[in-house]
Amino acid sequence: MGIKERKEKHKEDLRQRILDAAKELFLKDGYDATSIRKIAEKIEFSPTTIYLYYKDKTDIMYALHQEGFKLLGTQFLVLQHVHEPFERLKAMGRVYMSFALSNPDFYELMFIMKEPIEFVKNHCHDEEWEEGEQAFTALINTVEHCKAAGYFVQFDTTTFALNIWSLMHGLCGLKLQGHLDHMASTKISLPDNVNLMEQTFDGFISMLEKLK
Amino acid sequence: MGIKERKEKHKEDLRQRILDAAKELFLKDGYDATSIRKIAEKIEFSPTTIYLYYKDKTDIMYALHQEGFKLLGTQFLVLQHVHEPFERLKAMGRVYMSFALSNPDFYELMFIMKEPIEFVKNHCHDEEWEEGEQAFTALINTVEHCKAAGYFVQFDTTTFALNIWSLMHGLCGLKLQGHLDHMASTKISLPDNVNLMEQTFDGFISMLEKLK
DNA sequence: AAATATAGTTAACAGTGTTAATATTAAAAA
DNA sequence: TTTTTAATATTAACACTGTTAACTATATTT
Repeated sequence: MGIKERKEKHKEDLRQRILDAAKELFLKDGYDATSIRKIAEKIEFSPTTIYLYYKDKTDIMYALHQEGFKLLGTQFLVLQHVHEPFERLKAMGRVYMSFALSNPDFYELMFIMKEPIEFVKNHCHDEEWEEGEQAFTALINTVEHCKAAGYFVQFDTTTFALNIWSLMHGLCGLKLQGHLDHMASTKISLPDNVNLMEQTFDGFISMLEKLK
Repeated sequence: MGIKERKEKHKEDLRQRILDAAKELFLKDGYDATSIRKIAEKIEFSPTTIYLYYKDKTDIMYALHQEGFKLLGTQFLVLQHVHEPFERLKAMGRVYMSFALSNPDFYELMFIMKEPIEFVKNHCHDEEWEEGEQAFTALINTVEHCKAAGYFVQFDTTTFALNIWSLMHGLCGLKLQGHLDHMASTKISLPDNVNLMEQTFDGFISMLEKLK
């Protein structure tokens, strides 16, 4: 059935074109400004056609959310070349921070907004979360390796990993939301032109070093 | 001019009634579902009347955001009675967590959403942020007292405080967004019925204890 | 060639924030 | 007291939003 296959391919193509248009709009104007009608206009189809390929807007956003995790995954690949576990942990933090700063909209969609994860809960009953879990598993493994190298030996691995993730996530969240810059501008005790995010991260690293 | 005063009072009254109605809707249905028209219906005025008392929707939400900080401030009051600095720091963390869990919508408005802080940037040029800064100052002071008691002596106070805030904020964010519960349900290595948030926080405390 | 399934469309519903023009009301001036 | 003026509130409208039902055109199968 060659014809059927070609049709399937065409259908999958259009599904991808919708996603690409959505991505472009999303990265340019953010979540709210990415309307179904604008996506439709970009791919030169009727707005309702999109509903033949995606259940609703959160479905599209969940697909983008997955793309975001794939992107983060590729950024994490360089970490494979950092063999010393604690060095790898530090590098992981920097990659995470850099990802959040370079892709703020993706970061929001992946870790801050409630819509995509609610879509998972409502429609993806067969639990195929993968991408996100992989990143956390990578963290768990690195913490485990750190423990083998004498770091954090007295702490539970999962708990410690969650602490690290919480701190990194909180730091990125405060930065993206503007709270960090606000503090930098109001707290006169701070020297000017200081990168509060870097400074906080460096402080965190020195805390971790003391926990060897 | 008794009449003028009465009019001013009436005007201030209506402004408050708008805010109360907005608050009720906001706490019941969240940000998006709190529409100008619904607020208007609740106070039995025309939707456009609201624009005579508030610039726009973000103005109303900023007012609620301030109320949230006042509420957090009152929750922090109990901390005055905890004299031992490290105990006070721990209690502060618990109060912060409890506030986030008990008032998730307020927490989102205060620390996660971008709208209110952008309203500050755009319209409140005279920097009257107060409520939020007070809470952070309280944290700074407690960290300073901890240092005087022999804790964290080798760390910069502001950097350390930002680390603590980042971790607490990240933990609350991951919890409210659903990521923490998701991890608890997928990571089978974890025992069932475990409170990941409490466990992570306890782990953090034991980390801090090691930094004495 | 007729019946059927697929793909895409138009029109509409029920909302949203927001603004301009208008009406109503109350205070101030004549 | 009547007229003018200022403040307050309203109606109507604009330009959007996500989403669905009903309809049409196309292509495949019987």
